[in-house]
Amino acid sequence: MKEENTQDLKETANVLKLLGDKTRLSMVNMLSEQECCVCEFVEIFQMSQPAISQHLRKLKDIGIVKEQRKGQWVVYSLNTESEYYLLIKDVLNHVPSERDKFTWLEKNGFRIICN
Amino acid sequence: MKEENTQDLKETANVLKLLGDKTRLSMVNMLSEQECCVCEFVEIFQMSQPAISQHLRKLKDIGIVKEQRKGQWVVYSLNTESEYYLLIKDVLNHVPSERDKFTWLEKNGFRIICN
DNA sequence: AAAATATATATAATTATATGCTTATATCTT
DNA sequence: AAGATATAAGCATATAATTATATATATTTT
Repeated sequence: MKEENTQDLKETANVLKLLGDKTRLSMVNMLSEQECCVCEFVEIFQMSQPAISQHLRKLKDIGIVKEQRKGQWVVYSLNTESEYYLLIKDVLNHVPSERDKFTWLEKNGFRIICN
Repeated sequence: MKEENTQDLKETANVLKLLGDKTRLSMVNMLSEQECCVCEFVEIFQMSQPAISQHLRKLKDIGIVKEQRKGQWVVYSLNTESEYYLLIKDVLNHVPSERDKFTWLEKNGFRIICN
């Protein structure tokens, strides 16, 4: 039945509020394709590193993404265990793919460093 | 393919920002069940009439809901023609039904006036 | 190996703007 | 004139960004 994957309304509103920022929505959309580290987001969004960190922190605090340190880098990925994962996947179905951002990173030599 | 129902990312973020408020998310959720007039929302959300009006205006401005005057009342409903309708339906699938709010309205005599 | 330096990320403080609500007032219909 | 709704103005809080600083890991130098 419908109720099965249902979440508390207030919490869902909070998730939607987080996704309701074009930078964060894009981050989550990218992470649904591939992991990504902070410095890569900085290049993509042309935004200060602290701004990126703060967006990621909000997404992490609510459990949407998780982080993993790899040497001096911190790699973020979608948390598929999140109670909001299904909601997020449904939302992302309505947003165009951003795979091209990763090819742009590679072309400009911003991707290599993280492997 | 996936891209068919895809929307511009920035616009989608705006829609999600609007849905990212518990009052508006609840309004849209209710409207997905039944039409509703302003005065009914006022009773449900225990909030001033202008506050309700302002929330509805935001939803109307972006085309998510539409209004229809019925005498001195203004009845709001989901705009099924909206380019965001499918997104909204998908989101609402993750939120519990609020049918009980309508039965509450009826029990307390707030529903009759609008028919 | 220890100390110094560089790189990546996080946090804190600050600021400008956006948001949501209230009260007051205007508009529209009966 | 009364009732329902909309708009305007004002205020308090939230949000997103910046700059400055702290922390953590990696690399270099001695």
